[in-house]
Amino acid sequence: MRKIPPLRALQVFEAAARQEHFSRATDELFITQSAVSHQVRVLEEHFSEKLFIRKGRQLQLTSKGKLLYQELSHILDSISRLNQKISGGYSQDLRLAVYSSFAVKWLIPRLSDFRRQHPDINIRLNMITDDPELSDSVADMFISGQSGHPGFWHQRLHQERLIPVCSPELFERSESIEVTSLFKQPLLTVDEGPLGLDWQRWGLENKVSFPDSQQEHIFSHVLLAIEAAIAGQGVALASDFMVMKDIADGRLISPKLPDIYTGFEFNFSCKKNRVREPAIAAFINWLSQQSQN
Amino acid sequence: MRKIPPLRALQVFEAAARQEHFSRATDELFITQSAVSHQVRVLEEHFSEKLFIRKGRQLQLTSKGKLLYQELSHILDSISRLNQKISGGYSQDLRLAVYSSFAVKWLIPRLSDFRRQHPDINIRLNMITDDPELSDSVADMFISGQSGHPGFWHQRLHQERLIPVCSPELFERSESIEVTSLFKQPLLTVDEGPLGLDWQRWGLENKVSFPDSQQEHIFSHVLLAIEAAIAGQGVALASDFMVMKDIADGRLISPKLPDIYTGFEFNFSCKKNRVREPAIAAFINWLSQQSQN
DNA sequence: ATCTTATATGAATTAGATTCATACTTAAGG
DNA sequence: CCTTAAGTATGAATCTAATTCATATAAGAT
Repeated sequence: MRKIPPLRALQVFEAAARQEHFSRATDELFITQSAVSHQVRVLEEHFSEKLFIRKGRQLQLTSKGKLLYQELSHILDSISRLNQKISGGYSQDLRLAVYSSFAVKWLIPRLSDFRRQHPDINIRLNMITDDPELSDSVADMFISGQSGHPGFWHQRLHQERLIPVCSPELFERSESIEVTSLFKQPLLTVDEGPLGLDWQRWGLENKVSFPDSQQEHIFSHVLLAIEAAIAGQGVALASDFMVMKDIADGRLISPKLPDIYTGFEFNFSCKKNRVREPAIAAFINWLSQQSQN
Repeated sequence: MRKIPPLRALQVFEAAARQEHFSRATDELFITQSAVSHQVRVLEEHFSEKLFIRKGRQLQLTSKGKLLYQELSHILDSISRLNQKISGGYSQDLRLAVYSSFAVKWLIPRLSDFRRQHPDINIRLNMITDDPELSDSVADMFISGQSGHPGFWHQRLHQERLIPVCSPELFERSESIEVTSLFKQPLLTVDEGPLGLDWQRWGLENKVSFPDSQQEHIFSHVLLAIEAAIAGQGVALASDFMVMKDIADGRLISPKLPDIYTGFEFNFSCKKNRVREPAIAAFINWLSQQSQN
C-alpha cells in the first residue's frame, strides 16, 4: 500500500525550493508567504526532516530537501504534461473590461503573444469608459485606476504620466517645441468629463496660461487624440504607457516638455478569491511578464 | 508555468480506476463511496472529459481515463518511493490495547509479519481486561466486543465462538469425547466475572447439567485455561479464533461437541477521524489482509 | 542603532474534502 | 413482472485542511 505525503504541501514546497525563496514563490502560487511557510512546515513535519536551512534572510535546501526537490520537479512536470494531454480541447473564456484606448494601444498589440502562450484561453474584450469598479459582474478582470480596494486583487501595470506627443513631421517643421513655441501648435485635447480638459490641467500644473489665440481640437477619447497626433494635426497629451509603441516605432515623438501625473494607475483587477482560477492566473502571470519588458 | 489538476482528486481517481469500482476504492482510501464519486467528478470537470463510462452497475474507463490512469499510477508510485526516500527514519508509535489471550494467541505470533511490512511503525502493546470502550485515551486502537459505536471505526476480525478443546493426548486416552463422556474429564473453566463461568453457560445453552462430581479447574484468564488444555489437564472452552493456530499445529484438537456464541465480536477500533493517520491506516489494512488468510 | 527584508507563528477565516441521507439505475432472482 | 440487491449520483451539512491576517522574530544593510 502506497504512502503519499500531503500533496498540496509538495506542490508548494517545490515552488519554494525552485526559487530558494518563500516570498518569491507567492507570485507563482498566488498565496501568501505565510501559507508557503505553513505548508513547508507541514511537509517537514510529515517527513520529520528539515528541508530548508534558514540562516537569516537566506534559505538553503538541506540535502534531503535538494533530493526531494529534484525528483519532485520532474514529477510535477509530468503531472503538468499529463494535465495537458488529458484536458479536453475546450477553451475557457476570459472576459476583460478595458478602456478603448488601452485596448487599441496596449492590449490588442500584445494579445497575440498571450494567445500563443495560452491557445486554450479565449479572450473577450469589453469596453469600459467610466467607473470600472464593479465591472466585476460583466468581466473576469477589468482595469481599475486605483489599487487597494479590499477584497480585490490588483496587478499593477503602470502609474500613468501624461506626456505631450506629436508626429515627427510636426516636430521637424517647428524649429523646436518648447513651452512657448507650443502656443503656435494646435492642442489635441481630450475632454475627460468631470475631470476637465487634459491640456487645461497641464497648464495649471506647469503654471502656463495659454493665449486666447491658442488653437485647440477637442476629442472625446484619448485614442482619437493620439490618432490625430500621429496624423500630424497637433500636440496631444497622452498616457506615456499608451504611446510607448508609437514612440518606439517612430510614429510619435515626445518633445522635451513637462509631463503630469494623473494619479491614475493601470491595474488589472479581479476578486481576490478568483486569482487562482487557471485562466485568471495565466493572465496575471502574463501581465507581469509584460511589465518586465 | 505549470498547470496542475486538483491533486487529491487525482489520487482518489487512481484508486477508483485501478479497482474499476468506486466502492472498492473506499477500503483503500478510507473514505466513503460518496467522496470517491465527488472527487472523480471534480476531476472530470477539471478536464472537461468523462473519465469513466457508467453503464448500470459497471464502470469502465474511457480512453482518456485509461491514459490518465496508466501514467498516474506510475507518478503516484514514484511519489510513494520518494516519500520513502525522504522520510526520516523516525518510527511512529502505534499503541494497541488488547486482551492478554488475544495478544498471546493471535496478535503476537503475527506481529513479526506486520513489522516486516512496516518497519517504521513501533507497536506498543497494552493489556485491557475489561471495558475496552474509552480505552481510546491510552491506545490508538483497541479491541472492542461490539461494533457500531457511533464515531468509532471498527475493523471486524471475528465473531467469537467458544469451542471445547483439549490436547490430542487427552483425546486419544479417552475412547471419544462426547457430551456424556465429557463428565469424566476435568473442565478448564474461566471465571468471566459478571458473565459467570464459561462452562456453566455452555451447559445452559446445550441443556447439559453437569453432575456434582464434575471436576473443574477455574482460571482467571482464558489464556491460562488454554495453556492448561495444551498441557493435557482437561477440556477448555476457548475462542475458536484464539486457538486456531494451536489446532492447526496439533497442540490442541477440538472434539465434536457443540459450541456456543458469546455475542462477542473481535473488532479493532479507533476514533473515526483517525483512520487516515498513516500508522493506523497501515494497521487496519494489515488486519484485513490477515482476516483474508 | 535602526531600518529593511526576510521567515515564523497563532488565531480567525475561507475553501475544500467528506459524510449523511437519499435518489437513481440496472442486473439478477423469485 | 415485480422486487431486491448492488452499485453510482447528488445536495446539504459537516468537518478538515489551507490560507490569510496580524504580528513576532531574526539577521543583513545603512
